[in-house]
Amino acid sequence: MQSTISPIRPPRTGASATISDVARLAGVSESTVSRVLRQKGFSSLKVRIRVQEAVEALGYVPNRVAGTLASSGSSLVGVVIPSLSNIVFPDLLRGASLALDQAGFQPVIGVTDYDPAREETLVAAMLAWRPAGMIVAGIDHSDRTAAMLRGAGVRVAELLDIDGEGIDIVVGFSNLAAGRASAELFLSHGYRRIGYVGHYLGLDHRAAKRLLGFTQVLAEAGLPLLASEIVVQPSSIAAGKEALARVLAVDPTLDAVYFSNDDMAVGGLFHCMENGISIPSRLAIMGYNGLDIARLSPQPLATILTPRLEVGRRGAELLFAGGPKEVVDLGFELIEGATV
Amino acid sequence: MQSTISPIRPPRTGASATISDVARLAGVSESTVSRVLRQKGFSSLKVRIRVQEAVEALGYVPNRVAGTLASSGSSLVGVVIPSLSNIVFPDLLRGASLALDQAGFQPVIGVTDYDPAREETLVAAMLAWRPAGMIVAGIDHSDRTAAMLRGAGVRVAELLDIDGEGIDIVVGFSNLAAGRASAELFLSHGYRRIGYVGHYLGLDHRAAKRLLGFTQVLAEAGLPLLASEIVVQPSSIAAGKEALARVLAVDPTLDAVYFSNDDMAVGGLFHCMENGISIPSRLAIMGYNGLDIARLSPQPLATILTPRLEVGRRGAELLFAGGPKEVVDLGFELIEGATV
DNA sequence: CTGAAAGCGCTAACAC
DNA sequence: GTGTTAGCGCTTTCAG
Repeated sequence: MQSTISPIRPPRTGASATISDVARLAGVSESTVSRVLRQKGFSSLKVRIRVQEAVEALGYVPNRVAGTLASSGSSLVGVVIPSLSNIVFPDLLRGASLALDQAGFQPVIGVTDYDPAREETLVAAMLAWRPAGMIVAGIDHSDRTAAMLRGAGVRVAELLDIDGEGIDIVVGFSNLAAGRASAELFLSHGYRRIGYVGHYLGLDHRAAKRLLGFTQVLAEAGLPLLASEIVVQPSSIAAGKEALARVLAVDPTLDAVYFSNDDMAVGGLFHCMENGISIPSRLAIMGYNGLDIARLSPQPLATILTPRLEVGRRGAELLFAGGPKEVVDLGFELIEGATV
Repeated sequence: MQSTISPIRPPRTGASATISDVARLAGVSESTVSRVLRQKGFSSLKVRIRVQEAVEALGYVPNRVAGTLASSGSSLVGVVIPSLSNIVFPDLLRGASLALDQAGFQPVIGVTDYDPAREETLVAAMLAWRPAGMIVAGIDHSDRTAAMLRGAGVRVAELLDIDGEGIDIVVGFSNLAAGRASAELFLSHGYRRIGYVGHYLGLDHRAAKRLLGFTQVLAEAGLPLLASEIVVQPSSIAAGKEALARVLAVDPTLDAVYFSNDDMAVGGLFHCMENGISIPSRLAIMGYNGLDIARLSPQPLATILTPRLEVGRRGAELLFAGGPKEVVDLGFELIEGATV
């Protein structure tokens, strides 16, 4: 049987239905459909039902691109982070994601790999979507990135670091203080021959600030950093393992080693276990991040627990709270564990 | 000094410069600016330079919302994953992200928390942006989600699971086979009194498929699963620790335990270390995922390494390769470790 | 090689 | 309450 010719133009195949298709089917105007759908203004029950039916029938999904352009109010939020391999950033993203989608926003994410040039590119690309806000990790950016962020005309949240000058909203904790606290822990336990094992810091400003705080305290106590080993790779268990071996080869008399983070420190822990180096009697070690693996291991690692999820959440919340430029210090928690 | 009145209308403050501001400043038409910026068609060097200067001067950033609407070609790709806490998904996202931004696309991400209803909502929300493609984890979706995905008019990549019928592009490996391989490993080592420790599987279809494959092999060998402990929380080291304790309390005669993933298994490993249960002589354990922590520990965990990064990358690549609907099995690697 | 004009799909005044 | 009319900022024919 041949299909009858419908008096109503069917939506073009391939493309999705538009508001005008819905309006035609429901026998009302586009603006009425728009109102019903956004429950703005009032519409009669009858019309509302007819519109809903048409929407269902056509499988209509409003086009947010058009909506955004018309209303100049996007629901996109740009999120720029340096990495996804380090659980810190997925945690941050998760916190942000929770707050964002509670408020009806969607994160567009970009990963810089700690490369300032990529950060610039990504920020520019996100800004092109005229997002409702921007979330970035850290407060150290290239001049151009900072300028773009400043001139974007939207709120910006910089997360995870409060040591320095922020653009707008800053939520995090002091990495400098974390480094200092770590050194103080070592010193209070009587360690004096101290070394450092880290990943490449040139671009990881937060790890660099921790090391700075750490060495400051040592210096104040008249102690040098006796040896340090920096791997060029990103932080990882494997890297920590190898690097600890190397630093101990350079100076076998070390009695404590500070690691750039828990991944590296867990690697160090494994190295010691495999080589019969007893912790902490022969060597004390300390990490940073407060990862589960570090805290729940049979010999819990000394570390610093950071409120990453909360930082992400608060950052995202403040973006739309309408408050003033501010710095929120969420602090961190020193965990002694059993390795110092 | 008072500023002179410029013959050129400055861009409205607050709002960012538009293409028409650039056109006016450069003394050309909007379409010329558009061409120059997208290097489409040809334009004289002179004009190109003038446009570039105007762009710089105004700090003009093209509005992609408008661009997308006009050209009906978005550079957004929707990515829907169940979680960010389990490193598997950040890895997947990283792989996808690599491929996407090499091709000039940007991921908009949504996290479902393993909730099918949230998945529906998120898919609908992403589709509203008329993305260039969709990436979702798994091939098990609610009917409505599947229908939306099918009707979206864009390529869809379903990742991490190939056991079942996909919508379009499917990239992953067989979780069923992974479960079978695990059981076979236990059996080949002579273990017969086997238990299971997992997180809540109702919504984690991939973990459920692994368990199914695992028990199939046991059944084929005429063996029952002697005891199993399911925690209601998401998988974690802490959960694995507690759950192993419970399952051993229920049946102290178990000689091998299969875990739903490495997080749980590492918890189990810790429980054994803390309670003097020697592995594998007293108890064999096996996880899944091939996490660094599991593979690099002094006693490497038996596990299955999955090519998560590669799955993400291939999935994203195939989205725009223009090929036919297909299923790509990237396989997995069984790692015996030292716990069986 | 460049400009003019017509939208993309939707929202937002403003009338009716 | 509901329809009409202009755009939002850009791309894209189509002329010139």
